[in-house]
Amino acid sequence: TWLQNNSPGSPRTVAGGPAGPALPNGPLLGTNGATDDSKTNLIVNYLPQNMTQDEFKSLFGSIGDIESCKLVRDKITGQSLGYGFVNYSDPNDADKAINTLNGLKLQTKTIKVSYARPSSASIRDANLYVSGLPKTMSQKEMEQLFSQYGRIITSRILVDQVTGVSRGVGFIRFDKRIEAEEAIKGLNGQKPLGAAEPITVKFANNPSQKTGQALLTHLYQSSARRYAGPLHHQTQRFRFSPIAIDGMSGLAGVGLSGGAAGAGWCIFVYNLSPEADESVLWQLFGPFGAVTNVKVIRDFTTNKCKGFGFVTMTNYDEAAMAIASLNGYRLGERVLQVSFKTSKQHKA
DNA sequence: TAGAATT
Repeated sequence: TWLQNNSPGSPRTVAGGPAGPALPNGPLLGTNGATDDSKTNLIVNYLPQNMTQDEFKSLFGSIGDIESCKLVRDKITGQSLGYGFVNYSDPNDADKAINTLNGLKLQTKTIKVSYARPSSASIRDANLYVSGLPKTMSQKEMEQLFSQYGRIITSRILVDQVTGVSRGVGFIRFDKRIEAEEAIKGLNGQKPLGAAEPITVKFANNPSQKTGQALLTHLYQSSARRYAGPLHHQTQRFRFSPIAIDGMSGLAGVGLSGGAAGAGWCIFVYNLSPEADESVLWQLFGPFGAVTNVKVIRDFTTNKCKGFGFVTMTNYDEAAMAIASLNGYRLGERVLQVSFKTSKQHKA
């Protein structure tokens, strides 16, 4: 069921045609004799949102032996970011993958398979958002306007879904961030030849940077399916401080802590990935209220997360809301178990 | 005035 029609407004490949060859901008061999992966490592763009790592691997593994592959996902929500990397053992298989899979239509997407550029800071944050374009300007014309500032990796003009007419906004991704910076300096506020209005050129927002509000909305929707009533009814019911409840036997041995992290409710978070770090916990729990401390438990030798961590929150109701919302939450391919910390821990 | 392009 992957095969379907292309959608209008799909990005057109530039800079050397579809999946153009990588520029020889890296050494062929490292000083230690390590193999050059510029001819085996591919980047795959415009993957369907619901494609999994396994499906991704299966698709590209059908070409040849894969050294490694990775579907890139949002660190917090685990959602696919729509692109991934495949490193083949044999450069010939990488070439074959480009020739046979680039342009493949999967659901509403047309995937792009091309050589990955060597990863470096200089190629990050090189995407520009352009608005105020003349409706008559084509993608090619937009590229011509911007190409004087550097090598364009991809470009796109957004069009009305119904009429197909340009909406006057688009994106330009340069090879290098400095090229994008120069393009802003040279073109922001300028009128293209013959245009009536000046265009606006600025760095594009990063679509993967979800706000706490967006995360909350996402969590509310997922937890609302698992709980009978609206969550805010619970929220208003309890509002007592940890100090006031201290000593109450009803909740003895549960959650409440008063250590170096300060008084608060200690929450146990289980089934984190080995790559999890403190920022993940901050971003997961921060939207629910006052968080005073987070800790990822790591293996002493590997420094990888051992699969669990702790979060301390100041207010009971906010902690309870976080637990109700995040327990059972799917983070990537894992389902979190979240509860107040108890004296006898993680037996399940 | 908004796309999932660097692990």
